[in-house]
Amino acid sequence: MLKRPKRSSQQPTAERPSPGAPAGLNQIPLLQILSAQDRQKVLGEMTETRYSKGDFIFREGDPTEYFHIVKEGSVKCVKSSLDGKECTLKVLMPGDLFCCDASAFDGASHPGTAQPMGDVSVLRMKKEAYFKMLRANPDAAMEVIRYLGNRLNEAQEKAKVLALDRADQRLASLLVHLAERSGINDPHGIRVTVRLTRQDMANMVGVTTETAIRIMARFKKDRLVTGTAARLVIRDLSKLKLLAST
Amino acid sequence: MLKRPKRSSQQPTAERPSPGAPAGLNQIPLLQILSAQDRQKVLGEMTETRYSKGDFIFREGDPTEYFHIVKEGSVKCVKSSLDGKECTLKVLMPGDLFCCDASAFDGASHPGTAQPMGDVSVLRMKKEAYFKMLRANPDAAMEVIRYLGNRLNEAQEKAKVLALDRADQRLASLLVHLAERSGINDPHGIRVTVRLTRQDMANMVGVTTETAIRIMARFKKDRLVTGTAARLVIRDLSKLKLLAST
DNA sequence: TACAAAACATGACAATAGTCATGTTTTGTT
DNA sequence: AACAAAACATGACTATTGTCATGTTTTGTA
Repeated sequence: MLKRPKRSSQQPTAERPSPGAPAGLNQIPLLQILSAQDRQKVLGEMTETRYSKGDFIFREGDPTEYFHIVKEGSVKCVKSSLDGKECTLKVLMPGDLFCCDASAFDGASHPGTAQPMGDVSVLRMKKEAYFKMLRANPDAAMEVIRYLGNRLNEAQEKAKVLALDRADQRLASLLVHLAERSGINDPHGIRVTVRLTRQDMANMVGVTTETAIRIMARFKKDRLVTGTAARLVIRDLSKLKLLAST
Repeated sequence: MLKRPKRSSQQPTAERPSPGAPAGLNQIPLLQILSAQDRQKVLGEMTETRYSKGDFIFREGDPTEYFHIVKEGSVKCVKSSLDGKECTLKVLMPGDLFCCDASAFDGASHPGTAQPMGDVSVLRMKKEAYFKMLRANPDAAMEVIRYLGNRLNEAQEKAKVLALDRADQRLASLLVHLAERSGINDPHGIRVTVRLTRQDMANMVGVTTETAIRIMARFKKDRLVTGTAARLVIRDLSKLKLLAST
């Protein structure tokens, strides 16, 4: 599932290297699609910014000026209600686009907040330049359409789970997704590389932290998972899948 | 909010008229964007099909061969769980696109079912022709990107409501949306033109039919709404908005 | 108009998940 | 290593929603 591009052993420390073809950029499908010279041009219009835990990339309500791509690390998209409850809509990984969406078209503002989960690096581009690039590159536009379509399907699948499933089923769904999207092999099963506390998980599936803790404890007792945020391992993916789709 | 195009009093009975510029098509932004001759060409590649209640436009799991546009009537997008529970993800109205999404790209199948709510008319186009059209028309591609972005925002907002709100708040949200998207003025408030039973509403907000009935009864007692499916009228939109965003 | 089917309604009870309170363990600093 | 902060854990109780059962009203159609 995970393709890992071969890479020389040099470290990806480049802060913003001479805008050539630095490491890490080949994880971004949208850029791969462009011709070498268009890619060069686009990279010239993009700025790389680093964030760490506690920062905000943007907040709900901020004006939408930029188009973004995750280069390194994970970013969470969050919405909050007036009484302080939060829900995490999506965890973006390297290569994910954000604000490619329509809120960026008219003068609208961001419908949610984007927060780094740990150290991240994000590429940004003025939305005017982004639109211009899309108009000039039908392949890039098609890629964005494909990407947005996938995101839409994903969001609708998530809505279905929230609408129909019990808390334990939702958590099982989440774990299955995590295993597929950010899992690596581990002697005891599949290790989830994104670091998520029980509270994070709770916010992702629309339950309280206590409920997430209780259910995860049950999963642990039933040998479906082990460990917590720092080292979460899925031990029985098929049973989780079964529970998720019951 | 609703623009109603002037139209001569002739009835829109045309089954598939000589592919000129028949009535109704000017409600479809995507087609309006094309040049007259491109539009002509696209219309030549599209087929109009009529469906009525009980039909399926396509079912979850069917292969994705076509791109669709709603021309007349309302279409609901539904997903079901294995144990027969259903959830309605979205009600499509004239001008709405569907299957413009990525499931149509690779060989994937439809992630949900599309069912007419009453008599509808749908335009269809082979997806190859659709992709070709998008490649040739940057404006059309941008419109699809804008449209998909809006759909994504909408789906995420829906997920948030499902994750954080109580049943009465979800129903209030639904009623507010209905008033905005399909409401017309009425002596007693805003009449919702889409015909929705309590069961339909329940499926749209992820609660049981009984819960929807009880809450709607409470709303009626509190003079927030009157009537049922055939003639649902929102009497106090601001109170509903307040409840939805509490 | 008559009649069946669908929609609406309501009560009693059960299951699920939330709330609040308190305590332990883990983690990440100085 | 020491410490504070965060994360994890668990019990007792409550609120919300689901389930099942039964009955009435509305709607569509022969």
